[in-house]
Amino acid sequence: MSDSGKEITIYDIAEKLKVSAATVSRALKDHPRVNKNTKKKIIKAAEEMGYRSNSFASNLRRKNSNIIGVIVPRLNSSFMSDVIAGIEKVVNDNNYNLIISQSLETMKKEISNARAMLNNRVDGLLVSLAYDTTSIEHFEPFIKRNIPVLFFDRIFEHEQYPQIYIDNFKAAYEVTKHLLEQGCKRIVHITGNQLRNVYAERLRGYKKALEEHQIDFDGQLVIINDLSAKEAAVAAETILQMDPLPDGIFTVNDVSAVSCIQVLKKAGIKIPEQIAVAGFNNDPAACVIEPNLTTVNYKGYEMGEVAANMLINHLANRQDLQQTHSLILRSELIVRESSKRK
Amino acid sequence: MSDSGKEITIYDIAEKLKVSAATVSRALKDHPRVNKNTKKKIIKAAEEMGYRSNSFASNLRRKNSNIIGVIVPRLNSSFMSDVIAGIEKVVNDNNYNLIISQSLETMKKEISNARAMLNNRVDGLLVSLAYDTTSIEHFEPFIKRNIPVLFFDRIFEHEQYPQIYIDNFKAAYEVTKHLLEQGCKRIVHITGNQLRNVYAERLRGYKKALEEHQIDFDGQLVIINDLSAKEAAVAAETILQMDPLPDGIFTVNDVSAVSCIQVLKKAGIKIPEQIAVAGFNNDPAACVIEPNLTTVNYKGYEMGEVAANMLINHLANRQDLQQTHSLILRSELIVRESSKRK
DNA sequence: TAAATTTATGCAATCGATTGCATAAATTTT
DNA sequence: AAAATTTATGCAATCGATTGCATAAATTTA
Repeated sequence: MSDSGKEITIYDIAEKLKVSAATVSRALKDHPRVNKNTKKKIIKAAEEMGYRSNSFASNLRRKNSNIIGVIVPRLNSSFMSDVIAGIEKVVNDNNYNLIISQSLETMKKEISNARAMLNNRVDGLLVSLAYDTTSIEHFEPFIKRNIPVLFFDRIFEHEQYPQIYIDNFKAAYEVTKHLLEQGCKRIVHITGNQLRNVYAERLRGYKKALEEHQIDFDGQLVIINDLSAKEAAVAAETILQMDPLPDGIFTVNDVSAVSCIQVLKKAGIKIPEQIAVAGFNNDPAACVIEPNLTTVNYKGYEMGEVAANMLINHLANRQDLQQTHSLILRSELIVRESSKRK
Repeated sequence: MSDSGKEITIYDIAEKLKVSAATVSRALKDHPRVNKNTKKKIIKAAEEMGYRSNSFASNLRRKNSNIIGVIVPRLNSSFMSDVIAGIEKVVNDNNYNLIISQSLETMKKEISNARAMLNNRVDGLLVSLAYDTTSIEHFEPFIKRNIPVLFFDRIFEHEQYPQIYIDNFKAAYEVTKHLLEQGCKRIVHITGNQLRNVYAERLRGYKKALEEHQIDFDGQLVIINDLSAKEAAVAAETILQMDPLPDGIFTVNDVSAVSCIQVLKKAGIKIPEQIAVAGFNNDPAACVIEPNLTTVNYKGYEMGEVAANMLINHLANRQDLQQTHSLILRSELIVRESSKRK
């Protein structure tokens, strides 16, 4: 009680109860080949003595860790924190533990995070790629060791890696189509690094919709930045200088859309009458900005749950990951005031 | 390469290089008592053979894990995801790993999370308490084992546990004082479980400001709920029924304030003319809602960094946690349109 | 009651890295 | 050249839980 140095082990319990450590070990994990009374006594003693199993010893011996690793670009975005919350829920319910690290959008850090995950012998890895990741070599050691790596949202098309995402092409197509149907002719598209599937696909969808409406694609109308509020404000200033002014804006995240709307409104532009705006993600702010933001709903929490479930089912041999190589989640266009022109 | 079953160990390297495992172990951690050339050879071989250190074996032997545990109520709030991001940054920079779990606001889950953290032999624990946690017995095993537990934000006043928070009393006092100075006489206070210091202290601050302005405290004006947007909307409806209508609202989080404003605006109430509103946290939405929300800025990212730094410095014996038992971070009132009546 | 079966327990090796102590080899000092 | 010192390496125990195999004890079957 007063002492802090001594950790209770199964040997201590064994000694006290005059049984072997093997029996203690079995009793504590409810092995059938242990007498009920013995079991009861052991569990009681363990409780009383304040025994806590040492996962290192256990993991070392069993050669698995019950740890799921997660590498994401950033933890503090509305979407990503929802994803993480969903993952944590599932992981915890299944008696796994969660190790989390963020790449801060750089490949360099992503690589070092991956190394750490390997050292920690994660049983499986969930990854959403950094902004500038150009290759996924750093995940090969996992494959080599048969440790499943699952990409979500920001994926990398590759046979070996199962993936979960939404149909970004279709979602962006629908957003753009909607804007066109509202009468927009010149739609600015604000997007991110085209290395990332999510942004490349959305640009494809944007183009496709234009094409179908016989509108020529104009590269001048595509703005690529880091998708921060700050850069979006800069983009909005650029937009204000355009002549003629565009009549629609489609940004690939809500943070940018909100930031744009604020700048445009301040400049006296009427949304949606002069410029209709649509975002992506359905962040909480989408329902706060005035006019409320048209966006794509795309629930992070669910994506997290699904990703974690897939991984854990696979680890428990309940499901083969190769069978379901790609899982595409539902997303939906939510039309709000920022784009409704009637 | 084709095989996945064999993990390289220091013994494999030792055998290949005809040295002992001890030498390999020392070489890999750059122990001075190893010949430079030997060291170089070993490191090279390790690299080539794809050696990855097994942290379980290492942790088991060294009796520390280099893991920091975090238990928070929820991961997906703007504030908490900022905190976690700050923690992750510091933890990662110091070559520690991060295990995260969420109590989902229940003491029951918090207890089970704490047990898991103990099994995982975290070197230190960062905790923000659940909504309904009434005792902190479940953290005693850590203290007994000399594992530092540090509370942040939602703390529990106790000698053994260092804590980091903001001066909630003062912040709330200032918010309330500001509202009073804008001419408010009847200020509704929407808050959470009074078990939690953050909410109890803010209520104290609210009362103090009233007292100083010779306004009697009216229990009818204090609404306690779970601080969700939904409950805030319900609260707003209640407020609309009040007769006379209050002329100010001070909520302990921005989510509630924003939700209230939306309901009140829809009911035709003019903000801030009829009812001035102030929140707490400075969520992104605070600058999006119209009118912009007066609130308390209180940066999560910084709190996360500071908490993690304190813990790690203590673990590295660079700092004694008992010395700095309480650390109070700066917060500031940000006055915006939602409360400015001139 | 002996034989066969079932149930309960223990032995001892194993997982992979670390480290105190001993010793061998190389270098310096006398 | 012998003695003393420094440098480099190895031996072997250790961390704590797990588990295949063996064996003892209890129970059932013949």
